[in-house]
Amino acid sequence: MTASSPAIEIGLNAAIVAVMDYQPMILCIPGPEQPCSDALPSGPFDPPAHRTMELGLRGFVEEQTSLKLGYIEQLYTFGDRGRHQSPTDPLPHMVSVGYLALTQLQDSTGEKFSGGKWKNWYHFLPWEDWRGGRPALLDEAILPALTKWAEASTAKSQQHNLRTGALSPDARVHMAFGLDGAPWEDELVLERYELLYSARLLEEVVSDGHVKQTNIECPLGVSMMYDHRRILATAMARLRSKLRYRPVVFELMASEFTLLELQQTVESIFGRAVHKQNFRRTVEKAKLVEATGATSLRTGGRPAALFRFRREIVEERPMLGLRVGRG
Amino acid sequence: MTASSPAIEIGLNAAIVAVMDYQPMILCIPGPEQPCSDALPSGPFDPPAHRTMELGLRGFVEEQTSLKLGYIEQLYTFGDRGRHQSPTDPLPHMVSVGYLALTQLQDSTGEKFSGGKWKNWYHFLPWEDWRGGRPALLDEAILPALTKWAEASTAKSQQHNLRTGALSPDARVHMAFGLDGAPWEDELVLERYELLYSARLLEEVVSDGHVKQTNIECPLGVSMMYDHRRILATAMARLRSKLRYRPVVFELMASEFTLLELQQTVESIFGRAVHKQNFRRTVEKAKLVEATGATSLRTGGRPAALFRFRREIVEERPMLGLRVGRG
DNA sequence: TCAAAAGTGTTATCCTTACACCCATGT
DNA sequence: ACATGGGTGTAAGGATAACACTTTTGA
Repeated sequence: MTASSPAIEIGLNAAIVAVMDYQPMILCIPGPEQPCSDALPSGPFDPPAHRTMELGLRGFVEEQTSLKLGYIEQLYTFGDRGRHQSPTDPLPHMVSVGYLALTQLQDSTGEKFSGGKWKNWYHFLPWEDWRGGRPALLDEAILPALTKWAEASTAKSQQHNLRTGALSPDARVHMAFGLDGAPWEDELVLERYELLYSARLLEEVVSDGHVKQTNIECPLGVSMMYDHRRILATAMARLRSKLRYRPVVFELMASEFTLLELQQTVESIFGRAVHKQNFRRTVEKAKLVEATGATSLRTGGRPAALFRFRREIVEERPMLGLRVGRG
Repeated sequence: MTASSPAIEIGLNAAIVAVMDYQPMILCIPGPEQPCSDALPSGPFDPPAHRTMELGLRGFVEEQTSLKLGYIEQLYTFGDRGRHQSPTDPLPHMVSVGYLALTQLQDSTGEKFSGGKWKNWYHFLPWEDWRGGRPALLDEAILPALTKWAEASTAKSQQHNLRTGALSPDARVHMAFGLDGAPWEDELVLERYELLYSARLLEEVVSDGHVKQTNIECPLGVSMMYDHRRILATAMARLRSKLRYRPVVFELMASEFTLLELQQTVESIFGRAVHKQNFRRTVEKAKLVEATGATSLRTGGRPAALFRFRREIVEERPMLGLRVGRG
């Protein structure tokens, strides 16, 4: 039916998220050729052996990390993984399919359940964590360099963007980084990453183990193998947006939890503080949880009532999430 | 780095949407082997020739339909297109990447701009159109057969679903079709399609041109080639959900339009009526549009003020959509 | 006794929803 | 005159955001 195609390999990549000590953690394995760099668990899609891509992913994640995945969701398929390869690279073309997986870790004993290491995802994208206020990195390093690039880049391609509907680099920076009164939107993780990448402000490890030079001195976050940091950015964006309309936080929680634990988990994902009373009221009024009757002394202070997720809510109101307020 | 992989082809498929006479239309081309069946414009991803998958898609859509695409968005990658193939099928494994594209047609002269035919998307998924009230098809044909299947199917696999967190078929039907007081969620297009497919209530045209037998007499909507109806369902779901938080309707509108035209376009996408006054107020208060000063007599009745999209809003508030109210 | 965290109460404001009614054009 | 659609006003109810305050534990 179609002409003969070149050899294409499909790589499946998993951004596996768990929350430990109120930090969103991502499971990393050592990069294949460069031990100092992190990579996401990944492997090739092998159609005869794997009935679907998701089953293939589950398979080798269990192999590589001895971790059993629950919730899995496909993120995006990147056809230009080669953008990180050097032009002379003779490898077959690789298409990356990214997945988001959520899991709970019983205690802080996560290490022994996995063949990899759990790392705070804000190590890789530090400008996304606003829990301690606006990150200084933004005004000190990112925005000066980025706006300079955007202005130059916009000036160069001015006539092209007039009728295509595409935004200029300048406008995209304004939108993604909340300049000039526009709000900081926590869901625009990928847009911010892509802008920083386009501006060559990120160092990414290419396939032969070399590091691409960047335009600024201090590196912006820790880099990952291939396009894995881009997949991580996609995963963060998707998870932040999904929490707003589907009750998926509970995939990250133990079966019983206090409301503060739930709140801090949500805060860690969104990278910003939420209002305590309003959060509690929203959660309870939406009937997302029910009290178990027991209390917990884990957190210090007055004992907190323990709650569990009401799974029935998914049938009753599938599109119900955690209103967190966007601006 | 990895073991040798089998031959995989990547098929790029476009669900190209335009609105004509207040009907959401999808661009179809004749199926390759079976002229009576519709297919989406599609072609293989050819890495050396196409720098990215999106560029590849734009390329052969222009070839096949002589249509220039504006807004494009990747939807999902299906690894099991082969689920429609007969087991003895010797074709290489095909992975389908689905795309959503939005375009405007100047008048109703759309035919001559394209090499295909525009068809109302509710021809393929008729139970999704609630503009004329609840579709009779639901209670007459779909729900009796589907609930019967779900109950039987749930009974069979009862113990399996207890701790996996996955919903039972019965619960999934309740959620997706709004049973027992749960609301009908217009975004769950894909879930509904998948349930109908699992229950074998849909006929789909397999690769050799044969039609799979279904369990009921009257067919549920018109089928498409391969997994193209699944891609269409994905496109509908994504578009409905995206309209709620991004101003993408305007990709479907002419440069100037009346508020009623905008409203009817939105209604056609969501498949349901919206409240006139509240819609207008929302749109104007959000500053999504600005009056041009001119008026239109197109619609009959009192002349309507013409508006245009305020593109600046994307920079100011990127996450702003059309509150349409879910239940 | 103090710090830390749980939990309650109240208020002002905004947004949603709904209803009623008037205006300008073509037939 | 009347049908059709355009456009305005207003009031009720609910959701949201913000504030102050009390309660119960461990140290």
